[in-house]
Amino acid sequence: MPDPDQLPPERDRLLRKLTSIADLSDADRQALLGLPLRVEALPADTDIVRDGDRPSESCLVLDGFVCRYKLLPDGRRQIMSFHTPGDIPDLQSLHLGVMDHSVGTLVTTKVAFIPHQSLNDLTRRYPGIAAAFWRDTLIDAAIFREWMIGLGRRSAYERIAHLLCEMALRFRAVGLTEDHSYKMPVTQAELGDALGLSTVHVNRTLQELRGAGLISLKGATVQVLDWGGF
Amino acid sequence: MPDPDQLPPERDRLLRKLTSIADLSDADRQALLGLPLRVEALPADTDIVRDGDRPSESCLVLDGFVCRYKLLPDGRRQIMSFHTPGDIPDLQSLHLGVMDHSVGTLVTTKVAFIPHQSLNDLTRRYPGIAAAFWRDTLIDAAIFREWMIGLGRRSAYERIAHLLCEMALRFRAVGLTEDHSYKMPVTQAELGDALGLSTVHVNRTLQELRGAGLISLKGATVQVLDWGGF
DNA sequence: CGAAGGCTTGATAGACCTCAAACACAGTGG
DNA sequence: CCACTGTGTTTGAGGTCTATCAAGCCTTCG
Repeated sequence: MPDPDQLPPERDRLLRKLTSIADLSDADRQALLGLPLRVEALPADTDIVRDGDRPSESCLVLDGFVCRYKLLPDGRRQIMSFHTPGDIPDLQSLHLGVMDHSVGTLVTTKVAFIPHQSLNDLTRRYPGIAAAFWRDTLIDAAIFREWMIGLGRRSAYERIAHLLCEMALRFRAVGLTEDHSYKMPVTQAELGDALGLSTVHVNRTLQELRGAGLISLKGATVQVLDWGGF
Repeated sequence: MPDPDQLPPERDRLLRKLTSIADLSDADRQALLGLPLRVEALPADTDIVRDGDRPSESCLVLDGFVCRYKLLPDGRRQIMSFHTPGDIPDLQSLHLGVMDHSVGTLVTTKVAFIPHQSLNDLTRRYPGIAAAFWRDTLIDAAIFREWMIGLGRRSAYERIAHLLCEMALRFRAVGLTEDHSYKMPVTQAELGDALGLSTVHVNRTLQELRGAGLISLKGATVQVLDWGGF
């Protein structure tokens, strides 16, 4: 069994992520370690894949912060999800040829590209890995549903509170928090695009949350003060 | 190779659905036909699975119309998806033990329950079936994303127009349309719950669409008159 | 230091919601 | 056969939430 501490970090990410969501056999792990990776560093606000593309590889986030989004013809934008290191945001392109949305970086980000063919071989030979990937897309869909209820049925105030808590939890899971606070890697405009709100309204609601004592904002650093208060 | 015309209809549904989204081998098909089904007829507005349940079987829709939805503590409701015959709306419970939402009927509906154990055996033994199921959840997630952009970034007018078109296409796919019109199986209140709107506003917007000559409504029958006009 | 991007503020407008009541229609029971 | 009931649809009035437009301000960075 491979010792995580001896792995190059780009190998470690995927392994950690998948073992966190499914049981993998030793053979599964070995197979994952053999995957060919092409590592690339990307500046902020760069598209990794675009709506309509037919990629031949999928990208694993190694470091940084990435989102999936869709654009309306007139420029309106909806961000559908955020992704932290270990995620493969466009894994779906393996089975669904054409992208129905774009994937882009929000900050400087390091990604590893994995050829579809290698991934396909893997899933055919290792049912455990196929199951893990399937499970991952099921979790993905569950998060989409959670966002849907926010977009459809929650007020701006509730939506923002929710998202700030979600991000706090996710950053804690990846070890990026420091005494219950974290650096928000997205602008208020991007928050608005994720929550279906205008930038102005995001700003005002953020002030309301601060005023109510639920959060504190120092620069880009967010601290959730009251986890029950909404 | 089994001839679809000789199958009992409840067997046929699933086979048709899966072959429409993936390539299945003859062995795959045979295996699917061996699945144990427990058929049940349900009246309208009945929950099949509830948020928080840990089902031990999944349900295949044979006839009727079903939706997935989530409830907020104060009663606000968001419908996340509609499902036509051939769909397995709670397939996810196979891998994600606890339901994060409910599944309920909108009209009188016939469903078939399939034990998780049988489904698990199948996916372990037939990678083609596992792939088909995975692909199905990927399509599911893509539809969620499409709805998200509606909820987040489209006006009530656009949302309703979009949904009516989507339903027209889906009913045509299942052969339930008659000269470009179909019987809408949902109330205006349910439409509102799916689109994040109030019943009253759905009603007024529907009138607007009719006034603009885009659709016609006779009772529960909807006809899309102008496919480009929005 | 200047420029650029992000944040903040004010004023105004519009989309959408809530409440409340009337209406239409189908199914039920006397 | 006809009131009766229940569910779904329609209308009106008023209010709230959120968007838009247009500045000004603050940081960061070359």
